[in-house]
Amino acid sequence: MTKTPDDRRLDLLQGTLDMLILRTLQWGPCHGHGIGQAIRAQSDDLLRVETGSLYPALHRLVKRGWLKADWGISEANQRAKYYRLTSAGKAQLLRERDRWSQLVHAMGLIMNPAPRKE
Amino acid sequence: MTKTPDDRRLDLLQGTLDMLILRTLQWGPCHGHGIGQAIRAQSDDLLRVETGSLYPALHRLVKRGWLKADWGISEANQRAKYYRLTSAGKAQLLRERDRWSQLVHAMGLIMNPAPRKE
DNA sequence: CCTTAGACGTAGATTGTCTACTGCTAGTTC
DNA sequence: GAACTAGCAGTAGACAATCTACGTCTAAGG
Repeated sequence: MTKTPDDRRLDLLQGTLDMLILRTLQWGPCHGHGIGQAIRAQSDDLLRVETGSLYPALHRLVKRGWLKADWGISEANQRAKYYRLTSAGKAQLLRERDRWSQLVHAMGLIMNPAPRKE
Repeated sequence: MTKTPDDRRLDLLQGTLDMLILRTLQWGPCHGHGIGQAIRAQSDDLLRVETGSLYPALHRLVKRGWLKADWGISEANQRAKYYRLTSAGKAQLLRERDRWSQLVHAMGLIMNPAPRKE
């Protein structure tokens, strides 16, 4: 049985999923299921995106124009909806990436303040 | 007038405020207003906590036992509720700090994947 | 007296994620 | 051919944290 240990798993912070999806699609077009797996694999199994978060997020991103979707056939010979970045999506990814690093920086200032020079 | 430019300002990610508050109180007891100012100052004005987020968060933290509050008098001679970390709060801060760095790490794996060794 | 700043607070909207389902198809195994 | 598993898409509803936009009271300074 060896039930997968959920201990290591991290919940996402609200607002980061869109960036992860956009980033994943930078590797190339992919269907929803594959995106979820890619995020999990790339993150060393730390990040798992539930389908109940993933699909609404994908629809959201399409609606905002960051992604385009087309039906196709997956490697496993199943019907699948392939998503790809639009140019607006690429721009959005840059913004989100920037915001994320700013946020990490700002957090760092508080969590690990620079030692006062004497 | 020189309206404060809000451009640089970052919205918080949901789930990080508690950590910021706990961390700020590691410097010593402080009242709500002061905590908000400290976060803003320490973060180089990047992070601003609105009072509508701050006070509910403080009450939440007290309810969960991470903080204790006592009324006192501020430096400006105003009545003020001073918060301080409980030992449970200190433990919680460690957990949140750990979770945060894990999350940053996991995000990094996706946003900046390690170059495949040849 | 009036204004500004310090201090505490609530109400309601919004947003995004989670849990927990459903449904359908292809391939494998018995 | 029946049953099962894995791949793939999706929705409904709960929930939690933040935001905007208010309101109230007090002290200090002009």
